Amino acid sequence: MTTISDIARLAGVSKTAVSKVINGHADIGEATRRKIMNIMAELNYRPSVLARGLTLGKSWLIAVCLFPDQAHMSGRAHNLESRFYGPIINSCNDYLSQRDYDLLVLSSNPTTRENAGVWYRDKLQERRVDGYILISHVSQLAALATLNEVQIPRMCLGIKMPGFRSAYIESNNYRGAHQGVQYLHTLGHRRIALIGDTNSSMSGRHRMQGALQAVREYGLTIPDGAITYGDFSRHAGSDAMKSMAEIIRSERVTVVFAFNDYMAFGAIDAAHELGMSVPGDISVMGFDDVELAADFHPALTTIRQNTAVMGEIIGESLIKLIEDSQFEPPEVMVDTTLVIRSSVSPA
Amino acid sequence: MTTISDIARLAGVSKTAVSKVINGHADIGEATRRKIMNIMAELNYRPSVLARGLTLGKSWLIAVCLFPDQAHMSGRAHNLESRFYGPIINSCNDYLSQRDYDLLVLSSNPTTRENAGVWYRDKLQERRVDGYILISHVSQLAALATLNEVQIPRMCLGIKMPGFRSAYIESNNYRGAHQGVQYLHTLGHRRIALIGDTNSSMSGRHRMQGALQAVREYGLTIPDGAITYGDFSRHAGSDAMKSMAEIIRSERVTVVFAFNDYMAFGAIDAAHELGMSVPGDISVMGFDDVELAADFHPALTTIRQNTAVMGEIIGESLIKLIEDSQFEPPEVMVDTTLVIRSSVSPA
DNA sequence: TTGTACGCGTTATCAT
DNA sequence: ATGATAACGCGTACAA
Repeated sequence: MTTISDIARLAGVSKTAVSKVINGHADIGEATRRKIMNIMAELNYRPSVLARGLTLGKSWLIAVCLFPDQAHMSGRAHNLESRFYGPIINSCNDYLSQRDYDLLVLSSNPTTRENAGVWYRDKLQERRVDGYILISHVSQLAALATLNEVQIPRMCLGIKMPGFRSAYIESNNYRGAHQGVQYLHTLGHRRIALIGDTNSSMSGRHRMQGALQAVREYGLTIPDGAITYGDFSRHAGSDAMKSMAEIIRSERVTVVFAFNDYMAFGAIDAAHELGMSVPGDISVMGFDDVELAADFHPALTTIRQNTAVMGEIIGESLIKLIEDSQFEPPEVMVDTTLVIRSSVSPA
Repeated sequence: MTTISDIARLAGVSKTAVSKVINGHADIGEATRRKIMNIMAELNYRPSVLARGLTLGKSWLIAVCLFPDQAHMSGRAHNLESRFYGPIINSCNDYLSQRDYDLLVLSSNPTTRENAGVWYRDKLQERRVDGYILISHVSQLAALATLNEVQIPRMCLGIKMPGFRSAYIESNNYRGAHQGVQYLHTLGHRRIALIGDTNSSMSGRHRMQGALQAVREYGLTIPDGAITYGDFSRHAGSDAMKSMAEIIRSERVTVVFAFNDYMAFGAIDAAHELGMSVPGDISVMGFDDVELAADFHPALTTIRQNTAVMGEIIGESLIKLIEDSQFEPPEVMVDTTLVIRSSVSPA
């Protein structure tokens, strides 16, 4: 593998001269500059990130730390396959690669899973990672404490964890749910049912608060028993729907608002099984806008989390945190978007 | 950040002694060994991978190079979100992390997309990546040629590209499709329809060959016009089904075998739209076993690609290629599994 | 422009 | 048998 010394020797100059050309310093003659450039191009020379990182104390590495909550794996696996985190990480990577940072995927393996916190901490340290994305859940706060021992900027997703240069980003779940209910009201729905989050996740709570607030504002009615809870999985949505079927009929509920798409899918499954058509007999609204939502039958009306925007903001914020010590770790709220499709019809 | 010199100083020994302890060399006294160990533990010391990589000429980095074929993005996006590659990469990462390798996600950004080959080559070189997974498509062979300029072991997925220590892995698509038709025959189906791949991907062709071979072996009939092609997207499956609807009815076809799950979903959509029940009026079989297959209504009978196994084999092979120069780059065929659910019933 | 020291480990080589 | 000294890997930065 070609090194900077090779280039220097072939060009008949010092390593310093080559280094200056590489880094675009001005104090180098045009003639030597061109000569060096040519030789580098000819040999396809690429400076070693390891070596330059060693002196500069940087790795140009951003890690993704996926820290699953075993109990809640069902609806949203915390790995690259996740329908929610996958798109975010992707768009973040697109941004980062434009800024010459690369993405390292840290996913604690089965054997290290017990003390994954330690494993992640060590990895971050060993690799001199410049910043990381922490994807986890409130229930993991204790297990993650060790991460605070290493002082690296981070963006938290799904868990707001205080610490060194620790930023946080989430969708405006409150507003999103509020917006959803408002839309239902606009369509003339007056009696609604909700499917919330069994596990008291931050996002689940905010969606509930936003929805309930809108229900009050617009004077809607939620009959007794028309709020059920699920674990964000499709089955849970189906179960929830079945358990509310009787109330929906007797109380003339016209729409079910599930707090994520998968539970909405499940609710629709159940409706069909129960001989109800969607949205003919009952409308169903989701939350997230996962890929499948558009392809579902009926296509799901839902509240979109803008994953592309989130990914970009994450990348941008991380780089600012890394490169500008004055930059304060932000707490970002990303607006959601109402996506009107066909699972909700006028009341 | 603590360095090896810090440890050495605090322990009152030389860097060499510390290094020997880190690497478990035998020529070190038990007393000093323990002393050094204690200090390292106390300070939470982790040797820099950059520094050790610099001397050892290793990075313990495996890259994933996602090289999309613009034309075929529809059914199978070549990124982490892919329903097919995502699980493979995940399981591979699980294996690699046990062997102390980490996964670097290289996804050429929009601006570098034109000459992505060069971008990837440079990244691999700069980071001194130890090995990589190349995910692409035959149509990209020319664009990827530059990758061969860098001599790093690789595993190819979706594209068989000769080169330095270049291995290849795929599902046994031929056998899988054969197996599928055999199963249909077992259930008494005699007149069948196929939905193949418009783009002549390797896997698509093998599936077609395997299916046709089995059709001959078991003496089944494919009526004229009962083979259509799609681009592996759901819509294509739907279109294919609609275009064959007439023939299916008139020729008493009892089952449609789509060469991927998404087209199977689309075919089922169309069947429903056309007032046919699945599997009552027509059976539908898929290929891949993506996550959704189990949750679909009706749950999809399909041929599973064993992504978990593939990921592990990829990791294992890469490490062997890296660490043992005698190891010959293998061409692996991974067997598929027939997954019987409810979209196919006896004829 | 160049020489030189430095960043952080590893590995001969050598001394006890 | 143990452990120290010194050179090295590949770039960058500072003084000259």
